Amino acid sequence: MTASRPVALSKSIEPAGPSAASGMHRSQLTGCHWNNVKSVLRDVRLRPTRQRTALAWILFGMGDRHITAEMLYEEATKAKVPVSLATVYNTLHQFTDVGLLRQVAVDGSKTYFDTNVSPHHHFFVEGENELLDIADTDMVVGKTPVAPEGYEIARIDVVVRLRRKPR
Amino acid sequence: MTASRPVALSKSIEPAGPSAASGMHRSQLTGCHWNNVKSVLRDVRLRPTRQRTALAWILFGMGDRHITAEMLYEEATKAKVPVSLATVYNTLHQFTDVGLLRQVAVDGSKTYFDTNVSPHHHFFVEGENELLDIADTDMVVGKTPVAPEGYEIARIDVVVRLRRKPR
DNA sequence: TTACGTGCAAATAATTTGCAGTCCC
DNA sequence: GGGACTGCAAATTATTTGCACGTAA
Repeated sequence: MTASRPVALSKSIEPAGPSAASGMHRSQLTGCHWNNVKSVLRDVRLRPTRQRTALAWILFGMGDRHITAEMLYEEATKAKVPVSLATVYNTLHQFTDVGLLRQVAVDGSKTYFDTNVSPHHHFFVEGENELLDIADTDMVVGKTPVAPEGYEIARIDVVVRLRRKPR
Repeated sequence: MTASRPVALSKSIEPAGPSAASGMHRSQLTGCHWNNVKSVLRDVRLRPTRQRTALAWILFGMGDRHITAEMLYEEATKAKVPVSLATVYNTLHQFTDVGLLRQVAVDGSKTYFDTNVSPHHHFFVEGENELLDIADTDMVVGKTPVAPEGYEIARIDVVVRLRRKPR
């Protein structure tokens, strides 16, 4: 369930996250619940603080997501999680450093973070700033180039730019 | 002759461009010389002003290039072409709009412009902020995904991220 | 307690914009 | 001459940083 139609992901998500840092309901988790969030954080050596835990919950609590710092900040705020934008940025980078997130480079000025860290590519809807996963079975890179002397390939990113069909 | 080894392109280029807007020497042009620059500009309905012509000369006067606004501004300045950074940005976007340039999305915060507008992909050297062309014969996208309902594929961009090989 | 986290505000960085003055056709 | 083009400075947008205070272990 990676590829889908271009819907505003951010809007389709009701911030049913944790109310503050204690409300431990579990609506539509992807297999991990509240306590797991904390243990995951401990596993990567990040202290499970109130905001970190809450942000992790929002990020990983419901399927794959593509999110910007600003979006995450708004969601956290709506979910009544007190957190500052600076902390959101810090947290996103910390999560990226430990491999929980992946930074996606599209062309906009904004940086997107993808909760799906397994190899896959993206659709990008121009104008709408909408990112969508492409199922890896739908996109196959046939021939890959040889890395220049002294370098090795770290990753291959494919962005399929979409445009709204005329008429 | 698109793919090559990671060399600092910007450094390997001696700003042998036009001294002011009159010096019409032609060192290593790619087929078009000073007068052609002007007619190309006219073709795309852009008035061949001093700075526009000079910037076009720098951009297209010597093979394929990957350049940022800042880089172009510095080159122009070094080449004694009086131009402001704002004008460089404007010009780059105007050129992109008429199809003379292509904007390349890598991950950095900076925007790169590619003078090679034909379909091809890129190597991106992390850390060095170095962009390199990949010959289209070296990179083949096997299977392309179907665009979601109501959308069509505008372009497919592939970025092969390189990392300096350890040891 | 005590180092690690967090919030806030100020600092950067890249890019855009408003507007008065300049230059091509 | 007149509208397109430029330059400069100020405004925006996205992100980072410095530092006093808060909090998990």
